Parts: sequence; structure tokens; C-alpha cells
Amino acid sequence: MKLSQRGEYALRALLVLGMNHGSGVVRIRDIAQQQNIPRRFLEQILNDLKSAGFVLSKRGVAGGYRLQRGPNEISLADIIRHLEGPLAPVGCVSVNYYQRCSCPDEGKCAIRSVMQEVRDAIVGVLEGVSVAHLCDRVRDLQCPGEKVDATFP
Amino acid sequence: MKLSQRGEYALRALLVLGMNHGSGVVRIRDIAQQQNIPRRFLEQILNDLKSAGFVLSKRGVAGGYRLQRGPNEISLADIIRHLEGPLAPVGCVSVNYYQRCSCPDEGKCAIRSVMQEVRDAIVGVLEGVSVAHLCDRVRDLQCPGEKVDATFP
DNA sequence: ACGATACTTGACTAAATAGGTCGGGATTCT
DNA sequence: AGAATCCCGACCTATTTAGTCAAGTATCGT
Repeated sequence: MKLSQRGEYALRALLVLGMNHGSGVVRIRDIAQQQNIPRRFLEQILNDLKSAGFVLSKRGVAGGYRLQRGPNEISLADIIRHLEGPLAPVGCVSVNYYQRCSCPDEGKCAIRSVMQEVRDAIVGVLEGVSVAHLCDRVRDLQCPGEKVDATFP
Repeated sequence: MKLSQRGEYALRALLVLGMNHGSGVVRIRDIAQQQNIPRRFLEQILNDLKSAGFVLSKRGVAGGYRLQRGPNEISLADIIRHLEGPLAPVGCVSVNYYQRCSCPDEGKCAIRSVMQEVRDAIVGVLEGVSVAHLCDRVRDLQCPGEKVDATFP
């Protein structure tokens, strides 16, 4: 799996929307500025995310975007699959984008068996992380001195 | 990490050379036929593998290729890194091909921290598999009824 | 109603990458 | 010498990537 520029922008945009979930819509321009993404390009990307059902849009003066589902219902695996296609390094081990390869017997292909493990490793990470998790990480990383058990100071 | 056709061909070729390690050289044409790889393209690939130090060649009538080092000294990670560049999904988490990305502070980038995990997962698999391992798998997969403990029948 | 603001849609472009092909040269064995 | 084999650089076409742009449509505040 290789993340393109487009894919990275999309994740960053979704992260922003995740952070603002529940407080109305966010304008393209704001996302673009905050994340340093070319505005026109981001328009295209958000449009794509919209038709894929990840986000909703509102037009007009107070318009903008917001997440369609809850941040914890969107896994990075889903997002990246939609943006970049297969997570697997080769088509013949992809579950969602399977493509037969040229080796005579897939069941006996040693390379395939390794790539299968790679795929499982990638998917294992990406299925386990949602936009909500991403937001949590942002908060964790922003506050270096944070103490989880600091209920009694 | 995405494996290109070229990369897959290279792995298949190295696998053949691994299987024939110790029994002289193998001709391009034989590899190409056996693995169904366009011959001219394979020439190019083997040439590349040669200048990278993975294989040696012998010219002339009884010429061909063989592995330069032992099959257990060549990991898939090394090979793929040379052929495809970074194993990591984004440059900013690549150890061997690091490239700074556009986010303000890498240390606080949530996406990066996830991609770091993905990279580690990929590398974990690929570093652990050598050409020798690949050959073992071929043998295992070829003999379905094989019993490891069949010392006393 | 109207203008400003924002999203929408589709076309367009330049540069890079992928997946090859080709011709001819250099070595080596017999 | 001649055949077999690798060697090397140039070349080609199609696809993908990373954007840009113009004109259109919906919405809100006044």
C-alpha cells in the first residue's frame, strides 16, 4: 500500500472534520489553509469523499463539510480502500480488489503466501484505526504532559 | 508498499535462482519461459539486480545468472527496497528513503503515527523472509502430504 | 429580490511512472 | 570462426498523479 498525495490530503481533511464533529460544518477554505492543501485540489477530493458517503456537504453562505457517519464508524482501511484501491501489495491477495495473477497455481505460489502475510499485517493495523482514534492520537500528541490518572491532583 | 509487475518478476526470477543455487548458472531464457516473463524485460530486470549486487552473471555460450550471496542472506525487504523504493506507505516514516512531509510537526502528526505502525508491520514481515525461506515455502507448498515428523514410518 | 459566499461539475494539462520493445555490441565456449 | 549468451542505452505507449480552471447551482443575510 502506497499513500498518494491525494490520499494523504483526504486523511488530513477527514481528521479535521473528525475534530470538528458535532459543531456544524467546516469550509473547504479553512481545511485547505489549516492543512496547507491546494484549495482546488481539495475541492475535488472532498467531492469524491462525498459521493463515497464519508462526508456530507452544505452549500451556500454558511456552507461546508461534515462527517456523514460518526468518527468511530469510519476506519482508515475503508477510506484508503476507496481512495487508493487495494491495501494488498499484489492483486492476487486482495480481498476487496482481487485480481488473478499470472502464476500457474496461486495455492502453491510462495511469493503470494508472503504477500498474504504482508496484506494481513497492513489490514490489521488499518482496520483497527478509526477517524475517532486518529482524533484521540492528535489530542495525546498535542499534550505531552498529559496524565491519564490525574483525577486527584 | 505496492509491488509492480517488474518487482514481481524480479522476485520470481530470484526464486528460480534460489532453487538452483549451487548448480551453476541459469539462462535468462529459461527463467523467462518457466515463469512466463517477457524475455527482453527480464534482461533489463536481471541487469538491475546485478548492478545492485543480488546476482552474478556469466557471459557466453554456457552463460547465465546465479545468486551472488547465499539465499539466506537476501531478505525480501532488501530486494523490494531496491526495486520499488520505500516499503513505508509515506516517505515521512521511511527509514531508508525518508522524506519530510508538509505537516508542521512530524512528532505530533497522528496520521504519521499510524503510518509508522503500518510500516513496521510491513517491514516486520519482509525482513523476516529470505530467498531461502521462499524456497522452503515452495517445497512445502509443492508437497501437500509432507510430514515433518515422518522419521519413523 | 439580490448579491456574496460556497459547494459542484467537468474538462484540461504537464510531468512522472509503468511496462515493455529494439538494435546492436561484448564475451565466451566449442 | 561462429554460435550462444549476456550487456547497454535508446525508445515507445498508456496510465496515473497532481493539480488548475471556468462556469454553474444552491443558500443566506439584508
